[in-house]
Amino acid sequence: MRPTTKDLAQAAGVSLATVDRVLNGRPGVREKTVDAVNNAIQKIGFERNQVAATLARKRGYRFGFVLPKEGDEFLDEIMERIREIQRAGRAEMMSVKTIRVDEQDPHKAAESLSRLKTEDFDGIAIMAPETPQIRDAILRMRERGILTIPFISNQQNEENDVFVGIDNRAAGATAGRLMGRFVCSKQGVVAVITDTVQARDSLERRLGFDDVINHDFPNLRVLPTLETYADQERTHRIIQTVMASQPELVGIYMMGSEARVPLEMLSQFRTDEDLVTIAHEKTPSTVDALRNRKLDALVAQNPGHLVRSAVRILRAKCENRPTLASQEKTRIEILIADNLY
Amino acid sequence: MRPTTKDLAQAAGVSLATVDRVLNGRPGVREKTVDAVNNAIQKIGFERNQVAATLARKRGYRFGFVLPKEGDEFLDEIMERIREIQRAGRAEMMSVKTIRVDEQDPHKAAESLSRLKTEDFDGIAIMAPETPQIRDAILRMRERGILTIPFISNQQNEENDVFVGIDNRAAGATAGRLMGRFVCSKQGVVAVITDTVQARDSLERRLGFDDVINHDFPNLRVLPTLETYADQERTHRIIQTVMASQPELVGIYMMGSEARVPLEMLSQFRTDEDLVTIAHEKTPSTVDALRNRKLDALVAQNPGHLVRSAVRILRAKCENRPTLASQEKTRIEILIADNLY
DNA sequence: AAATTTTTGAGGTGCGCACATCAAAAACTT
DNA sequence: AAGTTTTTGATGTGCGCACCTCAAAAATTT
Repeated sequence: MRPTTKDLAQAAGVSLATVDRVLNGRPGVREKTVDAVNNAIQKIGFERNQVAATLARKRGYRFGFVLPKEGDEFLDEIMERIREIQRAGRAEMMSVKTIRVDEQDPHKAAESLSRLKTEDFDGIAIMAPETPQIRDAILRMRERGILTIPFISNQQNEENDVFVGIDNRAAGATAGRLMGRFVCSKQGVVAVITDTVQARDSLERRLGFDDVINHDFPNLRVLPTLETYADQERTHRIIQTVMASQPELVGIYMMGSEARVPLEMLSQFRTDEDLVTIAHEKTPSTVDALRNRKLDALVAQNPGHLVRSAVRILRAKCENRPTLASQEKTRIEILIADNLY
Repeated sequence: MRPTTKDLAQAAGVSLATVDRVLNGRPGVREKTVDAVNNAIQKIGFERNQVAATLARKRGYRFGFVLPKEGDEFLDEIMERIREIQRAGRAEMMSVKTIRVDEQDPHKAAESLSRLKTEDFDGIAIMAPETPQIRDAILRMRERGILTIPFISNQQNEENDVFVGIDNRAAGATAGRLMGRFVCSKQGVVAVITDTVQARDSLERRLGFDDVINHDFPNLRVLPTLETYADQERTHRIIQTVMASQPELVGIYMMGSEARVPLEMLSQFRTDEDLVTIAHEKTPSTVDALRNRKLDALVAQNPGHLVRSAVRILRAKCENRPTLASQEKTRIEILIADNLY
């Protein structure tokens, strides 16, 4: 039989009340006593029964996802996965809420964050761009005692032991190698398109992409990154210009998570079957393009995994448990027409 | 507040005892009453609190994994993931055991299966080759009331609503397309090596591979599948022969899950940097080969995901819950040097 | 209508822990 | 040594459900 708190109390030579105080970090226990209990935990191999603990807590766990108010198809996927986990979470006494913040306006976003109350959430996963205001707001949330973890877009320079999302530099490198190999040894130039290079994600992807191309594919030259600013007109113009002005164009790397508009443009222009196209994230648009051979490969992170991983990590932190590192490392997926599942 | 069984009893106009009988499928309830309870469930949106239910069950859940006695590196990975979940499962009142069966001897294997008792397991995931004896043994297990699901190697012709593992035909197709694109438009032949073509997995992968090559890469010709019978000597001979006799060799597809030995051979022979090599499964050997550029790509299924998915499915079935389809579909991963994580 | 079977109700117990209260004991302070 | 503070113990309650027993009611058979 597994040892219970009762067994632990006996082994430590203390009462159940003291065991409870130690296990749940309540004050008013001498250090000596804390040690005695911890030693007993080691000795008898006690492990808290999380099922019973959760039930006894009554209110279960309440987690939040902070997401941008405006988003692309990838964000839609994320939200769909959150909805899934909301349904599934009910039976396990877990509630998940989303908090939408205006990421265009860092002040407003920071204000939204500052309104989140400790008593309403046991943990929050935050997807927000890296601005001083937001970083500050997150810091203040922590000071108020709210458990937070970065989600998808990392916040630099924090000593984050955890991060839910991919290594964007590696993702860029992956895209770079696929580009190089798919183009084969042909001479030519590669265009890179993204929403904006302001975001750190874009920067890192570009770095990884360039690393690989420069190092392993000297036959290719990468053009400066083209920014669409998520503007349809502008995207149109950019693609038109680059296709007209670069007769040697052999590849296009759509670096942002919003590939829908560039793909639409591309499907109008693309007559040259040899143009290699690579984009990010699995969305209805990109899947469609992959099936129709408008796109050669996709470098993606799995939205469902991201969401579930965030929840598992938050929960583990609440319960003061370690997480399975192997499970929580988000994989960089490569998708082609045949493994779209 | 979430409705409890008490609320449900009231809404259905029956007692708690009857609610219990219906929820847990106990006998001795009129159909009319069952319907009344089910209607009330819909009406008030009742959902069983799994946390409380698990606690009340006392003995938690006991699951088993049936695995071959002898295996390759991929099996080692699987077992490591099972060990992980064993540790993590304790706190959640879940125990996981492995049962090793001699898959070389179908009779012995079938006998091992027949020894598994209903009272020891709430569910079992079975990884075993498709032989009449084993299929029969599984059928008899089901008759005895043991919940079973196929694991990694599918058993054909069963009306399996679930299957934990990848679509091997799609995996072969994925390997095929990578081969075609990596070779570029060069003319040449491709060798295919595997342990044995007896296994259905191998057959299906070959079909998928051929599909893609024949359809999209007419410049390539695929040689008949070479069988190593997991024999080191034989593998050596085979690779030597094919490399000597096929001057036009441009690619090698290692189709089985045991790529270690072929890779060792290859690293001795491979001077031709243009030979494209593709293998299956992420193991220490294949990761190493990928890093050292002995291997160009890997088509893999994630062992951790497989194990956890099996457990989640078994648990959901025990608790009479649906599973998240999006989560349980095993992805066909493509790994190259840059996304090895 | 009586006897039998089937179905339902009432009630209790305990899973392992969180959370709370109050008193007693031990450790300090003056 | 008496008073004050800190630490510990004893004890209770309830989370929502599974599982059990026994009796009562209803449906079915004779």
